[in-house]
Amino acid sequence: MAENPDFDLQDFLPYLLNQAAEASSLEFQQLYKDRYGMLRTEWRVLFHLGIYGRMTAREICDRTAMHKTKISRAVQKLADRRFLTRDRSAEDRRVEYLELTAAGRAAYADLLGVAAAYDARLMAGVTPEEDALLRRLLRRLAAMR
Amino acid sequence: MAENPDFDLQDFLPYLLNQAAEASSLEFQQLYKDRYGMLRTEWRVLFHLGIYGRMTAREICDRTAMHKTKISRAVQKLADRRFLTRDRSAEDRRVEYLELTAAGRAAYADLLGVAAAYDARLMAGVTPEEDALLRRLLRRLAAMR
DNA sequence: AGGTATTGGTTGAATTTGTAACTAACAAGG
DNA sequence: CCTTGTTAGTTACAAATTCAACCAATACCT
Repeated sequence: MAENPDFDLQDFLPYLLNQAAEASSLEFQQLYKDRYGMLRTEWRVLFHLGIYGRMTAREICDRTAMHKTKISRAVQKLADRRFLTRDRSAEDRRVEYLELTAAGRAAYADLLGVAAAYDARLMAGVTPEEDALLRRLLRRLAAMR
Repeated sequence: MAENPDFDLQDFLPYLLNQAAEASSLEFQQLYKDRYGMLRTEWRVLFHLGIYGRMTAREICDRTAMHKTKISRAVQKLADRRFLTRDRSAEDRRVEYLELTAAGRAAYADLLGVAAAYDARLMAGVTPEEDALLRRLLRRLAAMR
């Protein structure tokens, strides 16, 4: 039935990466959606603030390569739910420092464990060397933009 | 500044996979968007039909794990542009066989070369063994859904 | 045969995302 | 100061995606 057995779509990297990313993201998403009703973008902002501490929307933007409108909206929602506070800088009144509240930190701490466990589960049965290589290559691909 | 140096978000698999997938997909998308004004979903349908030959929307749905509405709309657009024909089955009048037209096959053939070249470029400088391992692990992750 | 469930596929409304234009604050040059 | 340019962040509008309901054809069950 295959008209072109030379090229396997299942092996084409952009496609394959998308399949893998979708599969893991959707499954993982379920975990934080169920607990906190969060969206992917919100989860990302939460984790950025949780891991790296107080920072501005622009910094998150640079690190994640997400569009600034997405971040703006995620920040709004997280602020509405009292997961973070916005603190306008005195030196430069355009910038706003974002910081997790106690509730935000609690959610982050909870989800941190969930994330680590999920990650470990994904790589169960893979040798540490293979695991390291996978992440190295993925980082390389991610940096190619 | 890091509050939690233990957990590196850049190394968290679902996140990392998304970054890599986004980076490569966006770049590659440019190539078929420029030439044929296609969307990601349309490109996928085109390639499925190009590689595997005549099949139904449901079969594409099963293979890609895309939502059926997405496929339905992509098929519509491709049909509008005369890239494929819809052929209702005589045995079961619910199903419709999709098949590329000459124009569709031409576009596919063109993009096939582009895709192969792009894939090779992504993996330039990676050893064949590493390349094979990467794809094997990605397939495993993609199959986890 | 007749009722109910299932399947292939489409459609419409609600969410979400992307694009572009915008405000407000600062910076630099004259 | 005053124009011009840039930057942080928001908002409005368009495009895309998701979700639910839907139609029509078939399968299943009694």
